[in-house]
Amino acid sequence: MTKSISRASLLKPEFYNRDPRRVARSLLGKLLIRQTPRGILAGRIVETEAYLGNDDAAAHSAAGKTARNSVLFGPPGHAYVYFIYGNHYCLNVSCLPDGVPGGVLFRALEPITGIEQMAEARGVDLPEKPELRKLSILKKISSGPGRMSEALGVTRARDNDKSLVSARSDLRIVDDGYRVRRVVVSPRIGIVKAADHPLRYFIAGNPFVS
DNA sequence: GAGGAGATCGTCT
DNA sequence: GACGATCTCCTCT
Repeated sequence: MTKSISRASLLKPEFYNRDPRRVARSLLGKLLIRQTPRGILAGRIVETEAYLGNDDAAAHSAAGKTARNSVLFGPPGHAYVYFIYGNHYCLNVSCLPDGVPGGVLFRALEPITGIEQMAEARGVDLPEKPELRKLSILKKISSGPGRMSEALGVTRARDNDKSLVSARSDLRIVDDGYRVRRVVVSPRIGIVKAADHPLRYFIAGNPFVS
């Protein structure tokens, strides 16, 4: 059974203060929540990727600390947002203790609450009757790193370095009791360096995986 | 349904 | 000045 969003428990800093591989796997099935003036947006996390920091050529932190990636070197449980390909924002969460780089990239969400508002933000034409909302349409809302960021209104100016572990934050991650049956591990997507490492995690059989 | 190319700009060299 | 943890549109099958 799953609890309602209002009674779900907020993930604490200790949750993120671990190896990014364990955090990436544990985040599957949790709810990513955005509080907006018009209401709550929420999606279930169905796909993540781990970025290890020092010994990971594909990680932004591999070349050392810069103004851009400094959040990855900070305390766990903070949002790292970067802009890519001139069009898209990607959302990550910092892992490991303050001073040690590492993070997890959110790659796909299953829309749960505020579906209409998220579709609007994405420019997706959503049928009014829920029974007419095909999977192929719903997948356009948040199936992919750039898509889910746009659906939730995530930008670098607004969300970079924001705490995801504060009850007052408008962006946070909660556990509503949902249990993941099986997790699949595969190589990461869209990268060249260290592309063969199996650091991508997703919920087996979930149709919202990108 | 699959495959290819263009869009577009912040960040680092 | 080059490139990137992507998405969309267009064409072809």
